[in-house]
Amino acid sequence: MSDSTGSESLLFLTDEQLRQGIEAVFFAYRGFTSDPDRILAGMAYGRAHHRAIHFIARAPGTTVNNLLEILGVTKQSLNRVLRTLVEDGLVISKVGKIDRRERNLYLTEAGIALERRLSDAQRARMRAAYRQAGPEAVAGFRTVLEAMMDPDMRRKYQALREGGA
Amino acid sequence: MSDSTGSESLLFLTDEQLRQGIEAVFFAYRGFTSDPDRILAGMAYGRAHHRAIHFIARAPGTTVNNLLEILGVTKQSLNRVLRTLVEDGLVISKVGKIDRRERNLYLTEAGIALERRLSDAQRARMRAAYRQAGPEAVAGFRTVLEAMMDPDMRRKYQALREGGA
DNA sequence: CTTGGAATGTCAACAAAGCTGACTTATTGT
DNA sequence: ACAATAAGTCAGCTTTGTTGACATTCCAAG
Repeated sequence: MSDSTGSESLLFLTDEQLRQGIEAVFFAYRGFTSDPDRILAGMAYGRAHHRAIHFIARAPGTTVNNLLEILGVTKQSLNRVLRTLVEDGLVISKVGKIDRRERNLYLTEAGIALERRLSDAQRARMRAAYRQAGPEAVAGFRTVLEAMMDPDMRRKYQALREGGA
Repeated sequence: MSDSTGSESLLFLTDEQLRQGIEAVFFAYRGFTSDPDRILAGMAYGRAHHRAIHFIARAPGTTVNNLLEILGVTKQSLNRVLRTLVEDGLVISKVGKIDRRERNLYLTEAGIALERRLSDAQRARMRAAYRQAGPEAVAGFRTVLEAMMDPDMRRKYQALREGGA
């Protein structure tokens, strides 16, 4: 499809370029998750726990339902993760003040400590990549990533930006 | 850490900026995999099958070992996926001519057809994102992604670029 | 030409993390 | 009073990853 070296320089929309982009995402995502995965291996936790911890840290007091939407998993799946985190004293869930059906989630001191370990590792990689690539590349990076998201996800992503700024 | 609004504009290396980048990768990856996932749901296949099919299509005749390194899973895990694909007539594995211990993997007509369906869906999303973001953003996107990879992965990624160009 | 090591394949058992469906409990709002 | 919502739970299943053990095939070096 396309690719006739038209008057405008649309060479970056070539199937080959798109394939390379797809593969770049794949390989980069491997690196992206590898540091936290390494830390969590050995502890009884995995990537699912990391995600929960990350977003609770990001939006303290978030509800279970909200977390569910952000993570895009079933409540049964999230509940299993959340239960172990609460049992292990990394997360506390408080009954909502306005609506007592809701549970507001917070990290404990121990939870914050683990979050920092994981986050430090992941940010170190991102920082190195950002520094190496430079601010303009980073801006482009962010632009394309946002354009790749589903509209729903983009909304949630932007909501986090506003809340956690 | 950091973040003192130093003489150089290093604001893009702020922890907050890095966090946003991390979340952008997370949400974008969700979109990235959602289209193929939707296609494969219902067929007896999943993301693992997609990955195998993608890289066999990308480098026809690749060996099992090579695929193993690219995908970063155990041979047992890959073998299970590969076996079903061979049984279902999407992949053929030929005994190597130079080294007859090796198996060279190829897609059949049916395999190529499925690959195209999956690839079309994924590329459509990437194309839309690329077009929306523009060529300069795309260049930055690629630069940062490459910088995020582990060196080993970057080598494999670049090898694919050369081979499949 | 034998033998060690490499590449591949396979069996079994298990774990992480997702899913569906059915159901309870507590609370809220109509 | 009652329907709807938020959360939690039980049971069972699937996909995809993991170890460990072992067989087969084959290349290459002694």
